[in-house]
Amino acid sequence: MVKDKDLSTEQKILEAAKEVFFDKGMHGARMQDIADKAGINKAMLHYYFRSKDKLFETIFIDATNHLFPMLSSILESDKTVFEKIEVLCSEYINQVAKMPYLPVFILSEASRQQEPFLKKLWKRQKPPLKAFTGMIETAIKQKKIKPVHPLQLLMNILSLCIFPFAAQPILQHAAGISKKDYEAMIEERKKIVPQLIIQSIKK
Amino acid sequence: MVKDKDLSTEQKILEAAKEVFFDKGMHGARMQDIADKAGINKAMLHYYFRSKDKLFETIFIDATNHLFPMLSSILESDKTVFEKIEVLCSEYINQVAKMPYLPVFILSEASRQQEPFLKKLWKRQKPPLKAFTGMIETAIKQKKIKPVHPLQLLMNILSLCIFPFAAQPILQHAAGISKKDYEAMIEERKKIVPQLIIQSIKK
DNA sequence: ATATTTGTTAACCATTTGGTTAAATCGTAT
DNA sequence: ATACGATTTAACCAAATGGTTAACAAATAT
Repeated sequence: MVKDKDLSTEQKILEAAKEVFFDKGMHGARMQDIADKAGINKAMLHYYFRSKDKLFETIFIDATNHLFPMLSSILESDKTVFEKIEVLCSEYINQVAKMPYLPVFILSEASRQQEPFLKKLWKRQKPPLKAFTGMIETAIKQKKIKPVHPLQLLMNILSLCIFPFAAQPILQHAAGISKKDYEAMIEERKKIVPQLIIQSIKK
Repeated sequence: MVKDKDLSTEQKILEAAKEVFFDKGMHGARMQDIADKAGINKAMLHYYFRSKDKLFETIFIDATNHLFPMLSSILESDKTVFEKIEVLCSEYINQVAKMPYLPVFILSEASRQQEPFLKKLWKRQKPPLKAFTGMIETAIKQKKIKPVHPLQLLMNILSLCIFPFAAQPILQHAAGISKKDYEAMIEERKKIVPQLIIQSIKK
């Protein structure tokens, strides 16, 4: 009665599913493709995960799980606002760089499925939005930074951190540069973005 | 032999197709849905436009057509770098605001179809990228602005202008604000973004 | 009026897709 | 060996989808 099932098949499915889902999106992904990529029979997908939806949810939750807690822990740390923002930006870019397909995926699913997807997205944990706006508002009151609209600031940070990943295929193609070079540019942005943001709120 | 065909049916198809394509994406869109929304028989879609691909291309080209020429004309105008950037940002936001579904759509299709889509995308006209980087490099040589990586600067501009539209469903939901309020924020960004960008390159 | 082109429809088709099933195979405890 | 549960497979199914066809209606030309 040991539950120590051999993970290899289940694991193969999960990895194949991750690739296909993030590449083709929830709708574009084909169960057959996942099965092929995992080197197993299509029926196995339904044996281990009841349906396409369930499989998708498993994949997605796993990929997203780390992000919010990381952001929260940074916001709750005992650093200055500037230090927090610096770490926030660079670490956010860092994490997304590990799964560069996620931004486009989330943006398009959220835009397509709206409510149902967003409900899934925040089900487990909400983004530490209050923590962020709170931090900014406090810093403004303490006159440590210029008075800015916290949401606009957040929008700036997210835009500068996330968009380059979402637009990678287009920009790389338009600028005619290699994947390596593009990744180097993103690496550089771990410094550029915090500078830009901090400069915009520094008194 | 007058080519003055009654546009009503064709027009109905185009408008329905635009809605459905931009809402569901190229793959998610169903020909039947387009036909229903247009209030005509499905076969008419193939009568007027040979295939789903052709119909899609028509829609897409029409939606994109204005953008690049507008950017080019701004870049070629005889304003200062700062003025150009200011107009560039605000006008870009302005244009995208008229079709807020476009960013997610382009990002996801480019990420999904890669080559085929990008080929279609630049077929008619290439983005005035050289004009932009040229302008920046010149300004740097003339010591009018700080030395910056032109592509990084462009990435910043595009991020700040486009991302808020792509992330609207998520951010609006997360921040718990109304569509009206969100649109007001974007309106405000026509000033915020140029300020932020110009501040980052001003000596 | 009548022929001919243009526009429109319902029914149909081949293919694809997520999902099911029943039989087979494998591991293992008895 | 053999029984038994977990795992795996091939064949199958119903629904959906892009696309076609043939017949029908409306407009236009002769």
